Amino acid sequence: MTPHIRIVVVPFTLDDRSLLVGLVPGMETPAFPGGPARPDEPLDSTARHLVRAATDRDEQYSEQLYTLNHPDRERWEIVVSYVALFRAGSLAAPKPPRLAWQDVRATTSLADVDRLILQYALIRLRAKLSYTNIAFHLMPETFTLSELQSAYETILEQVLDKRNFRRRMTASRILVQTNELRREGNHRPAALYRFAPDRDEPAYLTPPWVNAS
Amino acid sequence: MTPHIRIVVVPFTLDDRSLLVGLVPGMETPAFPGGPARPDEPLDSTARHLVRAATDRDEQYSEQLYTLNHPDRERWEIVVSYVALFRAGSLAAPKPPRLAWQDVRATTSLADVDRLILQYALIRLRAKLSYTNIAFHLMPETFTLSELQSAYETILEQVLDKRNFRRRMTASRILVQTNELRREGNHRPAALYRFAPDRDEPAYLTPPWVNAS
DNA sequence: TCAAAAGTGTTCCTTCTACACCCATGT
DNA sequence: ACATGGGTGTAGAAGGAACACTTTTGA
Repeated sequence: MTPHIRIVVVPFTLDDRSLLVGLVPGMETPAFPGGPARPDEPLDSTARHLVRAATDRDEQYSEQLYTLNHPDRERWEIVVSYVALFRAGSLAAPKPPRLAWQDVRATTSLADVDRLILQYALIRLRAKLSYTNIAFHLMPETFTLSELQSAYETILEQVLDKRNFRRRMTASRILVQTNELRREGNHRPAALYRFAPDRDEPAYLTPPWVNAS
Repeated sequence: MTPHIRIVVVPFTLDDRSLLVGLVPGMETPAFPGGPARPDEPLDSTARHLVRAATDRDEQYSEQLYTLNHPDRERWEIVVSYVALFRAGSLAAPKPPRLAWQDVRATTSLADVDRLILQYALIRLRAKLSYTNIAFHLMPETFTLSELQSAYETILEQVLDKRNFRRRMTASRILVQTNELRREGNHRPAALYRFAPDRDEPAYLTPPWVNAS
């Protein structure tokens, strides 16, 4: 019996106040995008290519989650799972075989393995919010502090204190303030910020190789 | 071309003031214990069995590290790496095909993949020391606080403040003091502690399934 | 002038850090 | 009595949590 290596990617993005996952509509049950590993390519690259093919957009960030054995349907499958993050906005590319994005709180009937992987992906995502800058990969190029706070609140499913949040963010020195303002609605305009790409997240619990073959 | 799934386990243990890794002596270069995945068994179990076979001892703890593609020697190999922790003491079981333990600071000529994996294993182990109780899996049943501190110092390769360390440990409520003392050497005997197995480490960044198939 | 979101400081409490001496024992 | 590691407290700094009002704008 020979194994099939299947790479599965859980695509996340934010929309308004929802955390969305991307699913391939599929036959019976929708499933996360994925495909076979290729002998000549690092798994991380294959994961990127697969998710790119499914979305027509470059993801901002991806990382490996976990690998599990999955003897399914007379077929020996090894599933290597990944998380991919996409910037908020500009999601839809409605050509037929593309992704359907849906709220994580209302994911309908996934296969067992996909549910497991989604569960773990959420744990990791939430945990990493607290000690990395991973949230920035879900934000558009420029954003207001309120939008950023809303992103944190959406993912963590809890409200945060405005002043403490802003202090924490500005203290971390990974924000740079552009000198544009966003004026919309009948209220004071908000300052726009950008992610300082140099001060990126620590290597904390991330492999040192980053795509060794 | 069909892939071969190889599970590789990095076995760690402590001895005196060294962090040791277990290597299979092997032909040209020594290598970490490992073997093929089995279709009918969760990868985590296979990893446990493999390391058990190589050491004749039960490991105290193991967790998956990372999976990488490794097209080597005309053979397509997917390497799923694990870390396993062994209690200090009672290492040697000198039957021929067993492990040779050596100091991590002086590991000789490993294969590229093994070096990579070892590097990452060390990063993970050190990181987890700070926010989990993983160190206890490297300790014998009962131990003194000085021994525990020495374990932390050995792994982190830095000295820690005695009073702060003891405060931190007792505050964490995962130590229970036995009412035995260890009397050795010409100095005051030390209190022996035991790990409180209930208050085990948080699920923090560890998959929720724990050995789903 | 009103509604709506942006923006801003202080106090308290907990946690981390640095640091030095006495205690119990064996020889 | 002395050498050896075991054991203990405190003060200052830093970081996190709680909390309410003023500002700027569009309608």
